[in-house]
Amino acid sequence: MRTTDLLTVGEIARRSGFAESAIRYYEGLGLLAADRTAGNQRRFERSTLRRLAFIRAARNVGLSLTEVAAALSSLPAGRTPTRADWSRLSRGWRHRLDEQIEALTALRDGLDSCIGCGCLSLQRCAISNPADTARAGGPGAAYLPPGLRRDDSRLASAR
Amino acid sequence: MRTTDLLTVGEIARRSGFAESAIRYYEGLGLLAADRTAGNQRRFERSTLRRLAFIRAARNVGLSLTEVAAALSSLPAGRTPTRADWSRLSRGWRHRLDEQIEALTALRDGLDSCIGCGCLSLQRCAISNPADTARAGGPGAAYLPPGLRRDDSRLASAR
DNA sequence: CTTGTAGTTGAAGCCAGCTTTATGTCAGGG
DNA sequence: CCCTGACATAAAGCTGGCTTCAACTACAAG
Repeated sequence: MRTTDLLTVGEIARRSGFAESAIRYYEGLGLLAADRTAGNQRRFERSTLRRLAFIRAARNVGLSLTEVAAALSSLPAGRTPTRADWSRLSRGWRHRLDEQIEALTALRDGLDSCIGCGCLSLQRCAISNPADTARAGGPGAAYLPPGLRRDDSRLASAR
Repeated sequence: MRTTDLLTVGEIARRSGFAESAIRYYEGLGLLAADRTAGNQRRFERSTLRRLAFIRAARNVGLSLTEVAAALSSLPAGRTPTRADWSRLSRGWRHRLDEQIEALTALRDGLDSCIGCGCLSLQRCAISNPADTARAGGPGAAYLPPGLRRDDSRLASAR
């Protein structure tokens, strides 16, 4: 019945490499759960560290915190997640990374074909207009995956 | 001596696909140059369209506006840039894309080796701690290129 | 009990890259 | 001359992901 295996926010921060402010921010978002002491201080379970490792990994792969939250909410309630649980969550990342790599490769190959000519035509160039739709209407096809896109629907929706 | 080959901000926006507000913003940043009419309205040269195509291409490759500005400032002053000029500017992008692809590929391969075990160890996992430096001190090596990085020096500098 | 370190909160700030808004001016057709 | 639509500006807002600040409280060591 030791309560000492609960970790303070400072310890969690130190061991996970996240800043304390980030830990508190994540708890506010519901990504982490914390007990409170009588004096209202956070106490985290040890498993929080693995959760944070998942969060960092997901962020490295390019997931937003919203996506991370969705993924975490699919973990089984009531019991500590197993390796198999974490493994299942990260399985989909492979596809995501494949897409990102494919998109970048296509962009690079387009660049190769463009470099000699210096055209950068708004209508024809594969680099300045990757989807090859001269913005005839609508946002056009997505060439880069979300997160790598610089010319995405947020911008196009401006009109 | 036609002044009609100067374009209004609306025409530039329509032909380039950028929003008017973006065009004005870019001019404010010095990325674009514009003459002014007696009534203070912007008038752009036709070559501005190519400049905007360059900007879009650069953004697609992942350059920040600051980098774009630096690139554009290396164009010859006083004459309209040639195809060779544009070509020269975009030549370095190849390397940049190669690096991004390499980083993502390494991340994916690390993921493959992790998926079975679900470890996500903060110390050992290639995905949650790509540089394999357990944050022993300093920001650690950059595994992802800037712009793809989620765990970069901006965050690390917080401590 | 005192002191120092670590914790608490809400609100505000920061970054990039624009967009939106408010208010006012210009230009051209009728 | 008037109306309309395109243009002008400055300032504020937005998104995401935090960090920083100010003012205050908790807890453990001595």
